Amino acid sequence: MARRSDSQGRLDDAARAGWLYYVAGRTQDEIAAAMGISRQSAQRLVSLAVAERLIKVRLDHPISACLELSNALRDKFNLRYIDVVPSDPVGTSTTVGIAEAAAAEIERWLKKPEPIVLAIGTGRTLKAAVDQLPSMECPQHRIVSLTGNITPDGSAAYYNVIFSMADAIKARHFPMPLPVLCSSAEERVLLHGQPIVQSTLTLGAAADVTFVGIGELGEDAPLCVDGFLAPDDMAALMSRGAVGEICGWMFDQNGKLLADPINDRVASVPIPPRERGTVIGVALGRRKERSMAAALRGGMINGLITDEKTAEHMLSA
Amino acid sequence: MARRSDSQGRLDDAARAGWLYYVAGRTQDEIAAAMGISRQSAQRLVSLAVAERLIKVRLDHPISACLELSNALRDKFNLRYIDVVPSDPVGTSTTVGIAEAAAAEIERWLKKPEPIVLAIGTGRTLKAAVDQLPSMECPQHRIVSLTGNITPDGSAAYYNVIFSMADAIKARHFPMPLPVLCSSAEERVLLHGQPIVQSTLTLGAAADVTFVGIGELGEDAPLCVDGFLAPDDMAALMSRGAVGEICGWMFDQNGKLLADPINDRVASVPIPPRERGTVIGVALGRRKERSMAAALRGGMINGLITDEKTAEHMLSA
DNA sequence: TCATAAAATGAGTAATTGCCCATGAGCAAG
DNA sequence: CTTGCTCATGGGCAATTACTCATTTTATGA
Repeated sequence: MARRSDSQGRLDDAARAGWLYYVAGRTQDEIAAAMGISRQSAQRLVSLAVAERLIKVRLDHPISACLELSNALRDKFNLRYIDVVPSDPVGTSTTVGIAEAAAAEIERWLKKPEPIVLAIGTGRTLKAAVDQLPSMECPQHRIVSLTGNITPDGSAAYYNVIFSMADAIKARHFPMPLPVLCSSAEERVLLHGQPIVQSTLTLGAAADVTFVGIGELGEDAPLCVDGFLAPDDMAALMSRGAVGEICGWMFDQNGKLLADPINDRVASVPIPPRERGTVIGVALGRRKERSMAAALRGGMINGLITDEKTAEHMLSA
Repeated sequence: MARRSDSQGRLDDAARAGWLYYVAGRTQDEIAAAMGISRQSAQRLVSLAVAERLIKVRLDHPISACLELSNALRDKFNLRYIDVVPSDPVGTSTTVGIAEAAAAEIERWLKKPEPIVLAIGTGRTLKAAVDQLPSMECPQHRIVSLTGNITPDGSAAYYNVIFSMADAIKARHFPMPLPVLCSSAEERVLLHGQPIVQSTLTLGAAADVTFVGIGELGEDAPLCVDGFLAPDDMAALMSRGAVGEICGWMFDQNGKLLADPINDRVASVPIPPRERGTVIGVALGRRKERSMAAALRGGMINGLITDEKTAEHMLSA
């Protein structure tokens, strides 16, 4: 088949090889013969196709164990949406599975013909999810970021979900050019008064569906690791009853927003109302169980994507 | 996880195994250990998941559609070679894409160490293709032109593919110093009796691979534009059932050579036999669709390089 | 309870794939 | 022109996967 010398052509070849391998079911030997390259090169192209995420695999079957957990969780927490994926037995990497599941659900929403507002938070899990999204043309939708992407040092190095998403999804997108935490309540008032931020706030309140990560608290929590909160402040916050956060909004063990000065400094868009829209939490893992259970209990989220193991803990909690 | 003996449970296990294999990327050994079964059983479950189409693989790349079209066309018309390149979205039928693809395929043949005979027709598309060829030293091969390059007024202004090719490719080349059409069948006999033409005819019949354009008929067809055929003659020819031409050889809508006096006047080398060699048509565009479909249907060509849009029409034709 | 057929199993083996490494082409800097 | 660097290539080999076949297990009905 046609070979082109530039790197674009290499990706094309990778796509061809990947297609022949995974979709057409050819062996790498056959692919090599068909493309006029060595078997090793064919293998490299197939690897490249996987590495470049050209090949998307998904499982289309409700595994009964997961299904049972799903139903139980839906009833217990009155959820609008629930997806439980099988646990990785080894379970070292934290986003395997739910990233694909979250991507599939995001895609399902984006495929709707009628215009929607999709809000999204940040975090490693959501980043992994949007990286799974295929290219789509969705001019009818609007995508809004709930959380700022500016770190305390002024850079934009946080998990930059909205921009990664914009790479794949052709839709109007509204970033949040603020830090996660302001220095004071007064500063927040000032920042939120900016016209650009105003429109994002308005849009966020009208979100039809929202995808958020669920953050745990502690010294190795994302908020500390990424420098938004000093370890001392974190400890103090936890002693005042905070157990988790969603987009920076701190909540207690009952899943209620913490009545604490820190929440007056959170620059994020308020979590969209659950009465009208679906707010889907995407998280898994032992460390997040406590905050996830609280968020579910208090109705901070009314949708959940998690794995089997975590789902079991949510049920027994 | 516990194994279930009913077939539903078996499918569940298959789904689980398939998920672990394709999504989580674990080996079948690991899956076997995790599920408490033998590795053979794990392999069977993975196979089952694929066979039952529980695992959906998708290629997220523009050329995926091209590959599907390629396979469908290959099956439908029993092709030895097929390459479908992405359509130029703006594209009002240029040679963008297929010229490069044709050049790449020509190059692939020329890179073979064992001697081959490569035959080539003429036309704007092929001209664009050979212009893409890099310099190569191929003393082992022979290149033969199937079609004359002399216009009715005696000049050599037609798309001069063989000489352009000879500029780039160092190989023995055999031009066809005749017009496309003779004035009569008797003249053809006379011209074909010349020793130089004889050797070209012999070589053409032995071509291993052939690249030809596919010409449409009509007032603005190349044959008219370049003055080989008067508009009146063209109209008469079409009324007698001609729908297209390859190297001047007229064929009907079934892709069979037209039983018509004009084909006795065609000075070109007969199209090399398809039983032994590969005859690749290189063409695209709405105006050529009818003649392309006929040529494919009748087996005048057993290879095709075209674009996505045209390929779709070939399938639905 | 037993006979029978169908399905599942695991050993063995062939085929396929993944990966390391030496090699050489291509290319930029000196 | 030489040197040094990068990177694609293909050989070789180990790991992994697919398949075959004899045997065992399971389901079913009399």
